[in-house]
Amino acid sequence: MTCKRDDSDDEMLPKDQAESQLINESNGGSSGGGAVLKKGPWTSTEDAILVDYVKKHGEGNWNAVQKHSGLFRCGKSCRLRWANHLRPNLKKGAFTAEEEQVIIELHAKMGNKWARMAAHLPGRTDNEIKNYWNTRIKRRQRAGLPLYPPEVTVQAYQEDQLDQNTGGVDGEDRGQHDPLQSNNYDIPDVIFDNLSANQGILPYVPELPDISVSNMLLKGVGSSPYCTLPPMLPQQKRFRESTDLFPGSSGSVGNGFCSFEQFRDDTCHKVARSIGLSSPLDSDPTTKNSQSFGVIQGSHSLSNGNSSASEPTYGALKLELPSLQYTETDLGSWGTSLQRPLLESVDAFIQSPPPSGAFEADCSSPRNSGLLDALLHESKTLRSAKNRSSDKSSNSSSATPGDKADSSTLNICEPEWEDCGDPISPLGHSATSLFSECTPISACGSSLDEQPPAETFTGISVKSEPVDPALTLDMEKETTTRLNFSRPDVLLASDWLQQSSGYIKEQSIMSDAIATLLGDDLASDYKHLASGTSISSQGWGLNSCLWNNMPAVCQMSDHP
DNA sequence: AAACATAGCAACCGCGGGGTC
DNA sequence: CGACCCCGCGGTTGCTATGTT
Repeated sequence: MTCKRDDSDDEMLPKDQAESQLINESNGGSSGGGAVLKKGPWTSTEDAILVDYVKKHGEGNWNAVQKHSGLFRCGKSCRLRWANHLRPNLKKGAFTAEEEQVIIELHAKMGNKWARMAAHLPGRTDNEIKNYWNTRIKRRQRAGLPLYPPEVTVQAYQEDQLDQNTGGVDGEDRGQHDPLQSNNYDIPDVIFDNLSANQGILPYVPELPDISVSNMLLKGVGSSPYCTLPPMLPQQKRFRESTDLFPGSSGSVGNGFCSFEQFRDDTCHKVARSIGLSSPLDSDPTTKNSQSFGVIQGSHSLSNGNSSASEPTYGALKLELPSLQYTETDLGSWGTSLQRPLLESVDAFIQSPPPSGAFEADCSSPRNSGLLDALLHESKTLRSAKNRSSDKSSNSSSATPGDKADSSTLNICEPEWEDCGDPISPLGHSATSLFSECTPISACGSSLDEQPPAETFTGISVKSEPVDPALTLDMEKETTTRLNFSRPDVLLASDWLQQSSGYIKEQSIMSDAIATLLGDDLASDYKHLASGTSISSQGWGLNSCLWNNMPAVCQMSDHP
């Protein structure tokens, strides 16, 4: 092993390359037998050596590179270098608009599966895509924009539904079904068609979102995975960005929010009632308490340009999240229509927050880890096994594999759950999309993703049918239905849901699944909550808890 | 012009899956 | 069946370039 040094390259190195030449001890230096491996930036000489090696020996067996080429790099490093920079046919340079669109679409569908995404983008590497996405996230986070354009979310969800419905993939298979691995996965040609349709339409007065906002306002704080708060931006900068978001003029911003104020007094109220919720504006002190929680969760609204005296408090609550979890933009979207008066209670809340466990638990929620995914999958499996063994058909009309009803109901809930296993999946961001409509933002970004959400979910507008008096004959079921509707995801899915008249059953299934997951004690808590009226105001919170981490359920169950 | 902040990128690290012995 | 190794993936870190004050 010649102790090769790339002196010739040093001249090409950044000024600190000398430091990069630091030869660090490699922990994986099995092949070198104590050989010291180089870390840091690659030199052109190293590149050449690696390229040469790969030409001769092909890819793979990276640990052998060091042995055979004299390159003092660990196999990992070689592989990475090759894959990300030296591999032929690599596309360099900025992503094209098409690529960006594809990435957004893919990410909406599969989350942080960079390698898989890269497979759909010839010449692009996972690392590149990852970096792009992280950058994009930050950008949008700063801008207070939702992570996805609503259409993307809907599109992704629709495709999911289509995949299931047409593919006949039942719940069991679904767990292993990877839409992207199926041949019929197509990236929609038209995703952003509507993006500009509504551009400039302000004030934005979506109906549905506020339903969920109501729930948000009413839910307990501990339930939120979205406890990430807007990044602490210097006031000036935030203002600047805010104004950037409203290219028209600052006045338009004001108008937009003005109407939101009206909206909250009006539509929100009605909507909340229509779905059996107490209005967030009801001056019930206890409710208000919850509201303050909701504000926390939705506090991102402020980053949309709605400044508030509460802003500084964000710092106090600023929490670190793994890179991709923040649906902070979602958060912001959700909170877009939050009431300013409530913000005051944010401060109160912040000063006396709930037990730290609440936040910690949620902030470290496995949302990003797919744990919920796993749990739900397990639940599903358990349920399935249970059904098989006891042939109990309490909530399904038949037990055929195709069991349209059952599988569809499951599909309605599960696809998004599965997808939600990913931090930023269609349903994980359905709320984003939904509430992004609340965001009176007329984006001025140049790239597609900077465009404001434009299309309203007219189809979703307060699908109150489920809580139509006709359904009140079964209060418990109705309550669970409310529970269901308290989930923005479900609201998003209501387009489909409304066609399937399976609301109650779905909730029943959901309930069962949860019961299975929680075990008897927690399940009884859950059911108790779910059957009580209080759940209508906490349904989302509870669901959210379940969504994000089970322990939080306990906490919620203690909620008055 | 300097100091500081931020964005973007490249590389590293830790972990887990799969294969082999 | 378990230990070991290789490989790949996703998350994180560190550095540089660029923008802002």
